Amino acid sequence: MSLAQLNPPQRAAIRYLDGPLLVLAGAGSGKTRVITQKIAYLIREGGFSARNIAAITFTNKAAREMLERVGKLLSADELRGLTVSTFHSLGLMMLRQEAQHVGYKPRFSILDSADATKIIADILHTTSKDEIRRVQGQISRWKNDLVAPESALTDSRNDFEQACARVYLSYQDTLLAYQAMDFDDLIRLPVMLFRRDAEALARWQGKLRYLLIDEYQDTNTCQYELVKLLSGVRGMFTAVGDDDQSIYAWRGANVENLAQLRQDFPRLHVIKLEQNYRSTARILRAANSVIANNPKLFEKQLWSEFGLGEPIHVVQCKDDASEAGMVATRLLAHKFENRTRFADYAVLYRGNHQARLIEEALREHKIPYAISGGQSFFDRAEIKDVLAYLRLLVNPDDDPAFIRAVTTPKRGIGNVTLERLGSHAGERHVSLFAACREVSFAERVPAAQREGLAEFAGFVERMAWRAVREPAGALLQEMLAAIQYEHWLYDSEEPRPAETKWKNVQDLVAWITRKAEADGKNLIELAQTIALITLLEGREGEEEPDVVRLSTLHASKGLEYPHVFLIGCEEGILPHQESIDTGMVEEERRLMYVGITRAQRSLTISHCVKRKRAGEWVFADPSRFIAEIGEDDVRHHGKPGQAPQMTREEGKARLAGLKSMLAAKRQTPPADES
DNA sequence: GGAACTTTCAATTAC
DNA sequence: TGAAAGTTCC
Repeated sequence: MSLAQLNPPQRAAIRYLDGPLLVLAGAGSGKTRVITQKIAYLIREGGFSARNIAAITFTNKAAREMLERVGKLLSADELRGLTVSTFHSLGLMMLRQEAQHVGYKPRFSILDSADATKIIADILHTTSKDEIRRVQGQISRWKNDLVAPESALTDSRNDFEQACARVYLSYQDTLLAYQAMDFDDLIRLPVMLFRRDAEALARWQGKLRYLLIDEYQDTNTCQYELVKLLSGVRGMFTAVGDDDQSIYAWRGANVENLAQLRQDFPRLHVIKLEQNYRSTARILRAANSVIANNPKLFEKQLWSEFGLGEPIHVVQCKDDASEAGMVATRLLAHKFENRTRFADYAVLYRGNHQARLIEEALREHKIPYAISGGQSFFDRAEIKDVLAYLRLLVNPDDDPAFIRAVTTPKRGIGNVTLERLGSHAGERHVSLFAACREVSFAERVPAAQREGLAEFAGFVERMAWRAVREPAGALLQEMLAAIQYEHWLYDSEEPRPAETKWKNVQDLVAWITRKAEADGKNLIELAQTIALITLLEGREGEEEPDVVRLSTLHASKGLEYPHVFLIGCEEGILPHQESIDTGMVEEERRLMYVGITRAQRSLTISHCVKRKRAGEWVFADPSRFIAEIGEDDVRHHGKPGQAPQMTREEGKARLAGLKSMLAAKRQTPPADES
């Protein structure tokens, strides 16, 4: 390995080991390269052992990519013991060993946000999605700011916070009773532990002697606190970040953490990476021009040695369906003219639901594609069903998993029995699983249900026993056969969805089998990490298939593509309406900036005059961000002469008329027929 | 208890 | 427009 191909600031960042280092790295300035090369440098020149180094990223995808790239620089021997993971996986790794010190048994569960939502809905006794969402958001914010439930209650400033704090208290009680943690806890609990237990802190400071933190601008208070605690007074870390790419404020990320580093570590050394190795000058100019509308935290000037390149294409479409068609046809034409591969293209959008129409259009034109970033695989009902069984094997006290597993497939246990079980469990302060083992409960239910529950409990116990002794893959297959899951799918579904569902389950089984063999882990150990995996990993060493990438803007951060379509650039979508209403347009602008800077050679931005939303036509103006790109750098397509203004105004008027008509109808008493 | 039917309501972004 | 929750009936 040589550092010769790197530019001077990159080299300096890699070699700097005298103390805390902040690398301000603009988009496409080679920051991943710096991190991976620095890991190699630490091991080969810095006298560090791989087991004492941790590189922390924000997504599993980024972690995987980083590990792969380090793998090309170092031998397997040199790599042994290296930690490359997300904050959450790192927290999980620590909690596995320290569980008893934070009040959990080693076999705790991890709840996904849907489970957490259900718990909060139960506590609130409400079905209003909006209310649940706001409360859940507030609790998460408190957790990320390291505010305990008790302090939240005493410090609450209004009725809403007061109410949330009460829910927070009850929510934490519930989690503890389930022996479950939510995602926020995976980082919060280690921090709380390290704050009060010097011995535990020393253990982990000794283990993780050098930290590298990617996407530092996206850390929240809690994550930063973990970094501070682990790096201690020595401050041996490299943080890499770009304030212009901070797009996670909504989940507690704090850009000020970048500036805060200077306060907390006076010895902090700062290096800027300003040369872009990714995009044409035109794309860079457009990006700089947009982001110039935001106030600056750190001054930096991104530049590139590449040529000007083609202008940014802006396409106006009449609606969202024709936008999808436009993407497909333009993509095909471009591919034909430039002899590119499908994998050279990406379609980026604000919200996951926007992928749907694109998918349809791509399928129609026989364009292969893959949706990345979506944890959608693990959101599927059939996958959650199987995972509920696995969670139950790990932790029988996991009530949400118990309820899902015991009712899927149907085995004669319905709401009435579950309610009785629930109230019994509540009285006795035990989990549902424990409750159905109690004689005093068995006396209260009919024989059929009693036997059904007993059989189920016995099944789970037998499987849990075998799970630590037998190969994971075969056992999982046997388990699915025992509950006749495939049969149940075909019984309760139309054949076609049942088939795809069963295929998904088989994909999961195949993945677990492969992972179990590769890492020498049993089913219990695998089940404990699976909640954190957002994407099924491809087989290692296998090359990327030639497909168009579909991704949300958030999930695209850190990635690059030769040709990018940025769709749905409309007021209300990008920037999102909620962000406009709450004055958070700057973060939306950074999101736009991230989108633009993903492109290497060409960028096509599209917006629709109207689009269908919840079955109704909605009209929208082009995003303000489009106007923020210099007019010299833009070429407009579509029908500019067709006076879209008229169409839109007409539409708006028609819509307004329709709405008032409907409103009038609703207010009229229905009885009046004469 | 559970399938089949009817009604309601909702779509930022992610570990 | 579609998924999820509520309701009815066997």
